[in-house]
Amino acid sequence: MENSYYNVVETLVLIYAADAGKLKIFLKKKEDEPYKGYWTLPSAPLNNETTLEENASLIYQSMTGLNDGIIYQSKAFSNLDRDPNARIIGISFVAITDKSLTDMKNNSDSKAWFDVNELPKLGFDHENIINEVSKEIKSKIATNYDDMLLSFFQSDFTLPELQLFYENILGKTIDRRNFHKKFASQELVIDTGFKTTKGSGRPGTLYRFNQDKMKGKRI
Amino acid sequence: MENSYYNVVETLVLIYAADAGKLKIFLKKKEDEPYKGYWTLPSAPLNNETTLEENASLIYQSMTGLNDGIIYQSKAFSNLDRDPNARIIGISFVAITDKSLTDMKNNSDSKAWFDVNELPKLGFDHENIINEVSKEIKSKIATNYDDMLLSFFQSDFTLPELQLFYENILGKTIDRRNFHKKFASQELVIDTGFKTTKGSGRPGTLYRFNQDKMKGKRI
DNA sequence: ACAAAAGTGTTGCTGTTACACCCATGG
DNA sequence: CCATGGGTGTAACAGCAACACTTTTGT
Repeated sequence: MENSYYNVVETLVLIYAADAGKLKIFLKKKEDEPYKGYWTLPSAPLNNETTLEENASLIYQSMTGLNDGIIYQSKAFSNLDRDPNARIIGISFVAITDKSLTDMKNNSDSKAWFDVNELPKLGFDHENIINEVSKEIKSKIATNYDDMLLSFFQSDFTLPELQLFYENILGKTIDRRNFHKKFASQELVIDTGFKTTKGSGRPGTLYRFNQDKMKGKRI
Repeated sequence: MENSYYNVVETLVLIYAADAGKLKIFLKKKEDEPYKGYWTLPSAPLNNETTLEENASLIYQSMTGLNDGIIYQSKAFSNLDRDPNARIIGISFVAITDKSLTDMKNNSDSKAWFDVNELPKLGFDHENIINEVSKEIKSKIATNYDDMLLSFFQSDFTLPELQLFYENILGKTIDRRNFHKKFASQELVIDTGFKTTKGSGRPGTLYRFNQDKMKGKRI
């Protein structure tokens, strides 16, 4: 610490999922000071013998119990006052999963999913990090099919569900017929033959993505 | 250094410019061991009292003598063997400028621009870094008008020049009439009234970008 | 006059938008 | 039978791709 060229680096993982059309993020409640009782992003300091990617994967797995889900690097945050006690450089990673796959049994009071538009009280600069990275994610979803959609929708889904997700991301309503046309006529989705059962109203057709056709497609 | 949670962090700056349709990057020759005589990216270690962005700006300014040029963060590299002597985390930044604006007078033998497709012998993992970040840049250019084009083409340019740049990025030829139509008919470029003088063949019309119309446009 | 490079229009195709009614289920 | 939500077609329009000849300059 005497040598000013040694820095503490932490990995932060932003775990996202789509839920009922909303973009949600996984947070944990901090149980010690500073920021006790505030919500924070899952994170861990980086030691000299681990890569950032390895560290991020470990965090992701310990939080969700999953191995899947794309993980990619996002921004680094290096403001001097990120942490009240020390200068810590934060490097953020994005993991995208399907909320229904995560093991929510160990979802005690100290772990939960939040709508990115309705965040709780957050510690450190995590609100800022979430907002910056979420903006980036939304922009990616809005401009590319990408691998991301495949990670968000690993379970079967209905087109209205998918449409709702897009409407939230884009901040505007979409015509149902045109939306259907885009996905169904281009064969980007495959009819599973099943229907939703729950809820009032006519049941929706369950689809899954046609992965081959999705590759490299732009919206 | 005893404490394994202290890391050395360096900022690397990838300075790009368009030159005769090619995507070029600015490199410097290393004058001491290790990798003496190899080319490397401009870089500097990060101390405890500087942000990554500040560090990147300082490097950019000291290399080009410019204040302008967009600088944004790109990937972090954390493989354990990046540097033969120590574990150093590298965080890369992209700066885009107009080659004709940089002060090439101090472009001694130890500083030069290279075509990203014809890189010299590079030290450390810098070839890998350049390839990864260049791929990202190319993809951004291919999909968005973005601020990037404005930074690449700050001086007046002809449409054939711009077209050549796109052809190199996209790796395919583009029809001249269609290219002209896209930019001229949408008023994305403004005729300056001047013509190129040099070279054989008919002189080209010099344009500049219509910044208002470019905002948020997709290609 | 010839070589080199730039300028310019039309047509068909493809994707996008706008728009309204009927159908299947639960209560 | 009513409320809720899902499914479906057509027509106008805009953007994109394919296509070749003429003009301006330097040598």
